[in-house]
Amino acid sequence: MSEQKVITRFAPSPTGKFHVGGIRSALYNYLYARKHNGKFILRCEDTDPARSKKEYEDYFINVFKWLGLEYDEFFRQSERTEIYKKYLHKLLEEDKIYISKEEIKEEGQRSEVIRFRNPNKIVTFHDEVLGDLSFNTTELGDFIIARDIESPLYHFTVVVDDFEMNITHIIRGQEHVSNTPRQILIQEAIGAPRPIYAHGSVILNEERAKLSKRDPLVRPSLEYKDEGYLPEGLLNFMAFLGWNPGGEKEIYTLKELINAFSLERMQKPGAIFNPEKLEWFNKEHLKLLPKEKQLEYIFEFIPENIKSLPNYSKEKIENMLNILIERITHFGQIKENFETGEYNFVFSQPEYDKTKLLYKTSTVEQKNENINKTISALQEILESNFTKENVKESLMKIADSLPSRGELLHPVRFSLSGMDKSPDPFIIAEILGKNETISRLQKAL
RNA sequence: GGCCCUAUCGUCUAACGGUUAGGACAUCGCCUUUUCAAGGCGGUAAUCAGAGUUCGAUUCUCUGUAGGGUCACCA
Repeated sequence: MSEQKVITRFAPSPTGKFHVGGIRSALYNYLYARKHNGKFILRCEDTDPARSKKEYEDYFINVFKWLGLEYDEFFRQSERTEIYKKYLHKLLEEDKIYISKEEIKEEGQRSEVIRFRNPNKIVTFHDEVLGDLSFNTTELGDFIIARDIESPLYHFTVVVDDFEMNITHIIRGQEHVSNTPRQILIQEAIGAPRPIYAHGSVILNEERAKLSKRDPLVRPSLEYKDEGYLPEGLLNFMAFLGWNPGGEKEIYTLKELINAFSLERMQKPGAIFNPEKLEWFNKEHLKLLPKEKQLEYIFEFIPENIKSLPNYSKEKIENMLNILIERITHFGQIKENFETGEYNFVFSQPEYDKTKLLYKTSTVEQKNENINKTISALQEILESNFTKENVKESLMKIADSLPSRGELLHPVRFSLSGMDKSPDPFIIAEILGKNETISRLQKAL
């Protein structure tokens, strides 16, 4: 007998901007489906007209687009009322559910709702990560499954849809374990097979409480896009929150994650969302990007006022690639770094305090002598060969003959950047080019 | 509070009865081509507690403790 085709789903409700915590469940379902050549379904759970908004649906669709998590089918529960109605009627006929007269306790309540006739039994089910679980459903009472025949509620629509869509595996957070028994009761009532459950760890904030939309720690997913995080970085980080492949490799591409993913290695204890580790994951992936791609991101984040500077050029930025990349963990920091003025020296001759040109105890004469030596050495280098390697080679020759390399290196660096802290003089020289470099050195004399 | 789940460095985790308890992030120190960054090397740091079972428990059992989840005419 051939294996049943794996079908997983992710079912967000469009009641707010989809926040990062939710990405993990989506990812696990996606990974599992892809790994088993199955199907991954995205289902919009918008049965609550009061809270559901189309803009939020668009929002999570954009998140999926950005992350590159492709889904094979898309459903909207608000368009499926006829299907739910059919099941509701059938269950009504079978007397498994009933219309119940209600006492109105709160505003907005209805005098009639549809309740599930609870068989009051012990429901036992197996969970791929938690093991065997057992619940007494008596305490649930005859829970409400629909407001009326046209307005089914969450537990009912989930079960009907999972059945109709032939969902084989339900991978979700442990906050859903207590929902599972009542969903199983409904499954049994409509004659649906039981899917395989895998309840992963809950994602926690720094206070060890479940991550909520209000946590400043996590933000709507697209903010990460706007801040220049990479899908690869975010996905890699999320995958490792509550799951790991074993072994010591940590940087995985999406393809590698698909390959490595397994339910057995999902974690039981809650996992704290650690933004610092996200930064690290993102940086690792950012380093892996091809140069062209890195530049594309960088150009996106360079502030407009920098781009309109007279001496701004794409070539300069291309030359700056290395120093730009090594100082960031996500591309949004490019913007910040330019805004602090850190790179102003690239575009114009810096103003600086002349006394800072002197290295420790050296005199003005020594400084001038060293700079003069530097200028003549640099003039030997052809403009087309003016690379950091060549500059370094020629400067180090002189620097090594001095009592301290700093005697030369410091004034050179400082005259080029005018800053206490900056990249090394060789790379700056390369970025500036031969003419500008020599001109700044002459100015320092 | 009822029901349920969980428990290894600060954090994410490895170990599926026998390891000097491993890795990564963070942190600290050192090195390098002055500074910054990056990089390299190294250090600090954990089995919640108490009983069992066993020749031997991080690992199995029980109890305690501590965390967490969930208890809607939301999803």
